Amino acid sequence: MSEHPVNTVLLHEMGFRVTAQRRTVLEVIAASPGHLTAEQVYERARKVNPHISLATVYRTLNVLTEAGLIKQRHISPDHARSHFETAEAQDHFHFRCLNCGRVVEFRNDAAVRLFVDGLRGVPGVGRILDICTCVEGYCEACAPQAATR
Amino acid sequence: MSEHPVNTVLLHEMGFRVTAQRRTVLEVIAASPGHLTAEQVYERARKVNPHISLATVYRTLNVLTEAGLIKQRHISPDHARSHFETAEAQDHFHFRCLNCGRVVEFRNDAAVRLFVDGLRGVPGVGRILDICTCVEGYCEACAPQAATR
DNA sequence: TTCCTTGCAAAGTATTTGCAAGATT
DNA sequence: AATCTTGCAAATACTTTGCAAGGAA
Repeated sequence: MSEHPVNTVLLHEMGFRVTAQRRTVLEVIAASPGHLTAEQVYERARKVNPHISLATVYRTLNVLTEAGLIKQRHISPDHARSHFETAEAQDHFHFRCLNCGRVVEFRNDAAVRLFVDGLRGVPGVGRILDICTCVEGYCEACAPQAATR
Repeated sequence: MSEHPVNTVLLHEMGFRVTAQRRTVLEVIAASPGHLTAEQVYERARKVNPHISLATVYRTLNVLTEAGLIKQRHISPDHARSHFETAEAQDHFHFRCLNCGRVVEFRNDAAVRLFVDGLRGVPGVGRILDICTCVEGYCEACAPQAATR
């Protein structure tokens, strides 16, 4: 994992100190496709640096989010817990089946563009940084049974 | 508030028992424009029926959501806590300023339609029941300062 | 040397649950 | 009468925080 050089320059430029823990957390997220929960980041980070604590992971996730190096996501299956991914990750959305919990990822750049364009006309809206869309319903397998309910 | 007759028939038809507490919670939500947190529902409900408990409010919110009488929302300002509104409420979305916390509500039916249409082509997706979109960025007032950061 | 960051444990917030008593069908 | 609901308090899940020790600048 240490073969993945991560961008700590930005962190430094923003006045944050570059510590081993912060580097590790950033490495873990950069090396993982998709998104991780704080707990998952913690599990993977402690394999690299066993002395990292969960509290530090949480604090680091907040710092990295502030610095714009990672993005915090709220994915439909469980809104209670946050998920994190690199800021460079391409936008994707989640459809979740209310019956079986299955999650399908999808993209829809045209709709996003329409959303963003529409927002430009809304008074009070300045710069748009992130859009999070969660769709809920029934998957193909569950839709038939769900209809009876 | 009791002048608002609420639809308990659906509840009954689905095999749920119609209790004073459930009627109260439904009335509270139906009488409130916008969305309420569980805590807010609790506060308003106990003014009507002082013996209702917070646990019952939570259980009732889940029942009513299952029954399709209300909708659960996860709104950007605090994803940690759920918000509820009547199922009839028209879809609207939230833009939140990351700097000052200001929230702007907006609608974009065309974009939603495009989203839904796009989802029809995605394998695994059956019936779509709900879409929740949260947008984050900087409001007009905060955008200039934020640019320097 | 200054002051930011960490680890630990404790606290906080939102929500769920076990169980006995009570209400609905 | 049978079964679902409620209230209470305790439990759970995720995240934050106070404080003293440690580390980056």
